[in-house]
Amino acid sequence: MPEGPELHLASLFVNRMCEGVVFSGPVKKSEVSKSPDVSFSCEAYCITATSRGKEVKLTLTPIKSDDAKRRARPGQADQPMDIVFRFGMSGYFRFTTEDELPKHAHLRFYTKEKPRRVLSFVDPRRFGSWQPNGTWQPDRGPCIMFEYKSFRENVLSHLPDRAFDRPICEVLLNQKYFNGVGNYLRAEILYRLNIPPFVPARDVLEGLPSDDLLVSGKPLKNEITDTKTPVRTKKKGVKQETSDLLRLCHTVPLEVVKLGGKGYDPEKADYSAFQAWLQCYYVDGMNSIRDHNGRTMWFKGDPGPMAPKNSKSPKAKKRLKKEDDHDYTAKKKVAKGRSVATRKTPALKEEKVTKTPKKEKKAGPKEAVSKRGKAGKIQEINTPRRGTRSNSRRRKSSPAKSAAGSQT
DNA sequence: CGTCCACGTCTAC
DNA sequence: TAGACCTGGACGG
Repeated sequence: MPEGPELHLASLFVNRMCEGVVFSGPVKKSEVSKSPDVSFSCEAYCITATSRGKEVKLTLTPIKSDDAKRRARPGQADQPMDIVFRFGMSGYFRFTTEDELPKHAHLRFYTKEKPRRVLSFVDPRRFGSWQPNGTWQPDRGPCIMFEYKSFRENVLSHLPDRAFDRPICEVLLNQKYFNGVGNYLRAEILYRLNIPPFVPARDVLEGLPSDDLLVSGKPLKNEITDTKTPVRTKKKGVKQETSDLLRLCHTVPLEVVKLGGKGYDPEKADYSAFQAWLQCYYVDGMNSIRDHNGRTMWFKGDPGPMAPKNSKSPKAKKRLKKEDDHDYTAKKKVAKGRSVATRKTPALKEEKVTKTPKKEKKAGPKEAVSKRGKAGKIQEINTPRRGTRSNSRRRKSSPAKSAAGSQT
């Protein structure tokens, strides 16, 4: 769940659930967490949240009472404390009763009332982290959703940076410039403009105006919202004044915030809405290959000139999946089924690269014990394959629907 | 039961 | 440019 939209929804969730709620006592950390202890304890305090890109900041504010000011006891906070969170791959907040504490609740804030309730930072994989007395990470750029103007200027004023030598799909994950974009957003954003993912980033960014009028108000013509003109765009040399890449880095995530899944609350999250929203990521029929950092890039059509020449699309076999988790809005993927080509790559699959001299490296001997990092490689270039009835299975909840078709 | 995969950083060779 | 860091769900056998 955690890309910019989910982090923002998490902050809205905290503000909504904790409004008017009084917390008390120490902040508790789980035994297994390696993040810092939060030495904050107070008889009465409230909690508010804000987000910026892929970070959420909680502010614990002591509630002053005549009693408290009178004798400031040691160990009792009287000053506010900020805690900045990063969610890793699986972080989220929950607000439950004490006896319904979720598994993997690594940082907990208890309410003052009797049957206590608990605001928890839950993170099964523990890739997330927090910093007491923290500030927004200095190397991260402006938020793509709520600091659009400076985000845009930051990118366009640094195009000479070698970082932009890389393929656009990889640069989109660089948080120094695209704070809030994650793996599903980069796929959805590039798909909307039909930009091949492995094209040099600078090539697609240079020439864009540093000032987007959208900021000042009226959205000009937006491809999707335009009711009259069909989506064409491609074809015809009509350059058309549709949204450019940087604007989509702002508007696409805001669409997810708008879906908001019922304002959050993992319990009743409605994934089908998010799934129906996805047009490319994990959608059956789309192509996927691993980028230079081993992350799966989903796209349609041509991968572009800088596509990794050897690596391929991840494991042909298991695609499917389900949709997993909770998430504030919703998340996950899997769209409707359709097996595209049907051809499933017969042999191949498991074996490794037949030749490929250089690399063999480990593996050779005993093989890699447990973890095996990268997996097999297989060569062969992109192009689908995996299809196989993807969704065919998808048991579990969600059957359905998916809704109304349409999409797109 | 074992393998593969996951919405993300970090840091070490 | 590779691992490391983790848990758990979907699948395959």
